[in-house]
Amino acid sequence: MTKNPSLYEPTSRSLPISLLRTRELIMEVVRPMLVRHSITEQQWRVLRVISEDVRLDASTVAARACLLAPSVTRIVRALEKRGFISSVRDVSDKRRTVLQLTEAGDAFLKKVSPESAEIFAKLRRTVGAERWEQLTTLLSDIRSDIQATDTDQSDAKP
Amino acid sequence: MTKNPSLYEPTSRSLPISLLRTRELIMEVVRPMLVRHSITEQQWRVLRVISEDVRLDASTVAARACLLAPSVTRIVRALEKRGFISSVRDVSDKRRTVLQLTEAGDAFLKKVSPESAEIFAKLRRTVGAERWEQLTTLLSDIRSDIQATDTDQSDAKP
DNA sequence: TATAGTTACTTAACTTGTTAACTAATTGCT
DNA sequence: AGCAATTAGTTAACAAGTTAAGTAACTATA
Repeated sequence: MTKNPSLYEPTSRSLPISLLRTRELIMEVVRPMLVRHSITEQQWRVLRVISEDVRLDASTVAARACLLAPSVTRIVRALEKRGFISSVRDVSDKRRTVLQLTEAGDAFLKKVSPESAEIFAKLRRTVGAERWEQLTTLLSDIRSDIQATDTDQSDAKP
Repeated sequence: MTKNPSLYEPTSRSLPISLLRTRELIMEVVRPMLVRHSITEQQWRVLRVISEDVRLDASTVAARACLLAPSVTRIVRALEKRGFISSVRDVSDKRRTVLQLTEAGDAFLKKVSPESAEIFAKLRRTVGAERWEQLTTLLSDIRSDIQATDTDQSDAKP
């Protein structure tokens, strides 16, 4: 009906919406690259996360790639079929699945790397290197703050 | 296989991943509120976007809520069924659907408003008001930069 | 003023994400 | 040691997003 501007911030200043719109704008530039290499956004995130550590269990990958466990199950199967990762049952905890990048997975990341670098270098230029860094740092700091208070609260009860 | 740290930034400094993780962390706090009021994230975004203007066509809503047209079709139907919005064919351009917030939709936003305000006030406190503002402004500025160069490129050809 | 091209939206088929229930393994408690 | 409680992961049923094709309406041009 009639708008009521005082109840909520404008959506352009709502952090959840603003984070989403900014990400979407960046992904519009990145997505064609992923399509060219026949990999989905989610699969790409999983590859990137796995490549950061020598071995990682599926739950950790899920958390870091912002995915739910059932999605990871499917994505792991797809990446395994493509030969990019290996998933092996953990010997010390047989519930866990240990995920690792294969040689082929590493080669794939290497192959895509120059394209990716170019896209992000260009984005970085248009935004300005200083602001780009500023945003990266801000986001990381803010996550730390939120996570710190989150864990405080859950421990503060008993 | 063996990790190769020089090819890509750490995922914690990759902007697409970082934006996603930060949003996810915030939504973990916000989601219970949306569940309590039986509204999905996407429906909530559409309501918020529509409430900003007196009348808006579906395409504009899709762009601003980061949704695709077919999703908007379904979401609009759901919100219409719930009585929160009205969708009417535009008289001057009969392809367009004009979306408007109804009295009930406005009342719903009013009802949820205090809860929402409290959640975000708390988040803002934990992050720090200054940094919160800084992030909001940075995101908005960066979007402007990217959009400016995007439109430049498409116009720069003929 | 026809008509080719574009735009706005919808529908349908498919692919993904989500929730809940399940199995298996491990931990904590007594 | 034994058993309830928790954790990791999978599976299955459902909901939502995605792509492509289709319809209707508008625009530009010849």
